Amino acid sequence: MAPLTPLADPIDALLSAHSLRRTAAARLVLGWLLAHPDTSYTHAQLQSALTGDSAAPLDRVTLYRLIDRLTQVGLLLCRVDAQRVRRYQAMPASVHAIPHFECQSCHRDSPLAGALKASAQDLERAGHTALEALKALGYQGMSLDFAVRGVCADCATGSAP
Amino acid sequence: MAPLTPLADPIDALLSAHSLRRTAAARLVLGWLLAHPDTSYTHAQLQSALTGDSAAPLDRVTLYRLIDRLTQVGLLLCRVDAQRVRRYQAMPASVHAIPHFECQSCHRDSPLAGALKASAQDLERAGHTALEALKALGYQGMSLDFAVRGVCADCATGSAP
DNA sequence: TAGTTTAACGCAACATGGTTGCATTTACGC
DNA sequence: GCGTAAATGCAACCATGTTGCGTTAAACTA
Repeated sequence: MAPLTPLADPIDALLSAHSLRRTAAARLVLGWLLAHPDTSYTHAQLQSALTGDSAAPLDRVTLYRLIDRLTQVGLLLCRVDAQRVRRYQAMPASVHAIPHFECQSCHRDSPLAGALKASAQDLERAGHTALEALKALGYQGMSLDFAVRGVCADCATGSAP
Repeated sequence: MAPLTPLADPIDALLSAHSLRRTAAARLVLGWLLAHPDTSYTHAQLQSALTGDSAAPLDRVTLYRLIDRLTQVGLLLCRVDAQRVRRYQAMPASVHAIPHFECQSCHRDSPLAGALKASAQDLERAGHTALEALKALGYQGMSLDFAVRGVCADCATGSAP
């Protein structure tokens, strides 16, 4: 049966919740990034990934402006990697406020879990203490970034180049 | 009295200790950055700062290659800021292995001290535990980055734009 | 100290990632 | 359906950084 409202699609819902028009490009990009939530992609990666299976080639500048918009409303997280290129990722619920690992090869990131969970919790606690103390000193607009960066075991063994 | 050896100058000593030639440009750049150890500078900032008081204008490309060399031998630390531009800084003894604050306005950074020292030490301990655990899992080439980023009290109040 | 070697320099041209201006199209509210 | 503002697509532009190559000058050797 046909959906009663166009917002039945969660992606469309997100777009209009942020006052963005539900265009083909927006659905495509946001859909792709939401389907790959743990990895960040560059503009170039997105363009080739999305034009690969689509007939409409998706203009360079349009894509730039689209990801800008999505980032501005908070749907995407934007970061700059060591090669000075911006990487975009569906905004994670919390991964980036808490200690996490970032693979410099596959650009996947993951919270410190398992045996590392205990130290991660320690980190989080200590981090927030520090942050509050700085706020009290007049510091502004702060964000915590606790990352362990390196090459994950998969990439290191070549099982996932 | 004249120095017995040209290496009497600590900057010259550093340069030749790393097999770099003691040229005017190298002395100038390394000297400047060593004199401002807590702040990072972009290529553009370095060029204007250094050509301001010098007669020799210091070629753009030469400066790029020089800071590359200095970074490669470990005399400088290089980072990419939120605007995607590289920032260079005299290699700190430890600041970047330990929890620190980075001001996004003046680009000065400082270890968490004073009232924050206790949480900083907790952070450091927890971070190293996590790092060791990941190493044991096959992760490679890792570095810890625990930074609180924001605008420092000086910049926030406009007393040091 | 002169001669030799090679790192460092300086210029021009190029590359990449990203931005701006503007005319055209299209999603959305009525 | 209709008007309007948002989004698109194209061309030109900009900033940061890189490459190639001939020239200069540190640093080593005799």
